[in-house]
Amino acid sequence: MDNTTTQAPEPPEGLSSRDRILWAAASMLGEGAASSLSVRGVAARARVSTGSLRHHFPTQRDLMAAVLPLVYDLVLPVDSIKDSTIPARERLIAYLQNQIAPEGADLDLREAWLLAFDRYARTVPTPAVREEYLAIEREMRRRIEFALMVLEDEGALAAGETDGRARYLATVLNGLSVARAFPVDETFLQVELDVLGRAVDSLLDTVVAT
Amino acid sequence: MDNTTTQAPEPPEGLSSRDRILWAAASMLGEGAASSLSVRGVAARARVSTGSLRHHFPTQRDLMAAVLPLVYDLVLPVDSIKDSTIPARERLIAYLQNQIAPEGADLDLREAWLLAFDRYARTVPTPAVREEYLAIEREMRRRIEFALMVLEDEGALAAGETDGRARYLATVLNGLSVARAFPVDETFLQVELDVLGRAVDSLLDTVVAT
DNA sequence: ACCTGAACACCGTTCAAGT
DNA sequence: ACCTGAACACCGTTCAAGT
Repeated sequence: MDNTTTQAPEPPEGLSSRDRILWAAASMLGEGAASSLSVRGVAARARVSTGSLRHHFPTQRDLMAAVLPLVYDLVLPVDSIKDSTIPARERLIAYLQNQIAPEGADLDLREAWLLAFDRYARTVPTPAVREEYLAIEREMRRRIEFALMVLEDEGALAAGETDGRARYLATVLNGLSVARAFPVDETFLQVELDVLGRAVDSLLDTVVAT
Repeated sequence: MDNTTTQAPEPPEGLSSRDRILWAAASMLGEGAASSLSVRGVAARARVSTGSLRHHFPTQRDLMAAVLPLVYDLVLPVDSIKDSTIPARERLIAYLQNQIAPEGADLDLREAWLLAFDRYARTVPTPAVREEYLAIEREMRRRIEFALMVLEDEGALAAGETDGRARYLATVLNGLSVARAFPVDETFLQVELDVLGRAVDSLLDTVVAT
């Protein structure tokens, strides 16, 4: 392929090398599927050498780990479930996505799942450890139930079956979360939003059906 | 890396080039972790040239698409979805449940997830290993899509969006499957069926809404 | 510390040339 | 039709060398 003369956007002035790299990577991710994040591609757009890129981000995974939160924060509002200026559907989607990958904590989901496996699944857990895990699971459901009840109080969601609904959403979140610990293709951001949308719609549709 | 003298197994006698290639690819997949499917690696084990490999399988994706069904069908039959004596809803639920935990194979989901993590998520995957994982994911979606299309042909399911629906169901299955690797409470079987039921209903309801 | 760019060991794909 | 193997255009990572 001949990429020599494809006019690449220039990085904003006054940015550090590191920030130019992040800017370049983020802008390339934003352009979607076609352009994946290659070392040379990002380095060229950032106007730095591959060596400089590697100095700041020792592996491509490190680069992705630094860029993804930036991209997500652009796309997903921080808003709590109570911000009723946002339509219930979008609000619940954003809230659930935030449950998958909390913004503040810079935790790597891969890392998190590995730790969880080592602690709760690698060996037969003692009753105490088992309880600990079930408690964490309950807490996750509790957070989902909280969101559902806020929407119920608003009248955006038909009442009832909170427990079943929360368990259902928790399963979907679990599926999305564990998928992120594994390799993803270029479309995973859209896919994730589509899946969350379907899950949320399957609850909200009940309102219409009433 | 020095692979020159690692004694590779020889292909069975009397196989065509194409079948030697499939045999080589399947045996390398079976060996798991260390050896991923590279053009040169498969060609060498099959005792053919890269050009011959490309003649039979124009892309690596084509090769994976040909090999994976062979490997999976050893363990996981796909026919149960066609048994139209069972109502579509229950049939799809059973089919999906069987995708989570195949009956014949006595595979432990905890074990399976641990292996998957070690292979695809514990360390930074090479691009080849990454491709391998994505191909396995595609094969799982292909099996779900197959079931959806059977039901569409029957008229039990409104046509359309097969890809999105399959990705959605795959996420739910992923969530249920990974949950089984962790401690479960006493109600998990009912919860699992309820979750599957909700997922399936969210698709079948579309028929009613038409 | 930050940066450069060549070099290394891989990829998947293409293709002229053989049988 | 089937097959060969070189060549092409990539990849991510390493590293001696500069500032």
